[in-house]
Amino acid sequence: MTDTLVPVFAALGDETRWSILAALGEGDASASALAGRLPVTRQAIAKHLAVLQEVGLVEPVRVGREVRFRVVGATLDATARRLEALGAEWDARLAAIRQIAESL
Amino acid sequence: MTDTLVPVFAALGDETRWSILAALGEGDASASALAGRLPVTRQAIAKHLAVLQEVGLVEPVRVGREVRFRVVGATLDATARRLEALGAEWDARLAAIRQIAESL
DNA sequence: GAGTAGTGCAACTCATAAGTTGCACTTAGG
DNA sequence: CCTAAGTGCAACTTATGAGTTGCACTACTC
Repeated sequence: MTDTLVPVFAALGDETRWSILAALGEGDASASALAGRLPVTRQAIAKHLAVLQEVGLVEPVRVGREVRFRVVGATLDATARRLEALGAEWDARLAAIRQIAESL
Repeated sequence: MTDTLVPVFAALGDETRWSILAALGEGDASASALAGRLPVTRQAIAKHLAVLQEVGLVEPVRVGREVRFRVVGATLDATARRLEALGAEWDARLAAIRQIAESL
């Protein structure tokens, strides 16, 4: 479960990829279109899109001869929920530890 | 707001740091103590702890001559909530875009 | 007060990721 | 058909991060 979670965080740990996600938030776009808005090359964007696609944060859609990408909101939601669950689990564990520590 | 979020994700995008967090979940520990449980050097762990501390996921506590670290569950919670909020915002935006697209 | 456990700092290697340039391939459109 | 827009692949440079070794410093402890 967690082994698929870490790469998602790694993907979200890059400013440029957030820029791409933000740009895609205003509508699906191709790598070439994104290259017009962002201060990086098309190929750099293509690599980032590959990374984002790998972890399921983005999805390719062929439209004619171009490949547009759309944000998969569900992946973001799922990641948030799993992180929240982990946080709750941690809180419980930490609370238990503190209780043990106090009883000493 | 978001500018402090990305480094947190970058910090969470490393397996070794998750190992450290998991180990710290069983009780506060020093870098030397962690080095006994994990297959990496104390200095490597110290660096990871510095990164985790930088983003507020971990907190140092001096106990005599050693420095123990404890997990800050609140940071994990806050990160989850912010990610969830972003996901919701995104869903709304994507829904709006789809509605516009359908009306064409 | 001497020894030792624990920490901190610095320099180094090594791997990987980000970004670039260049070229080949494909496919819509006049 | 033939041009051009869009994409894909490959090689390269560069920067950064993970990990190591070595040594110096601090502060408990006996």
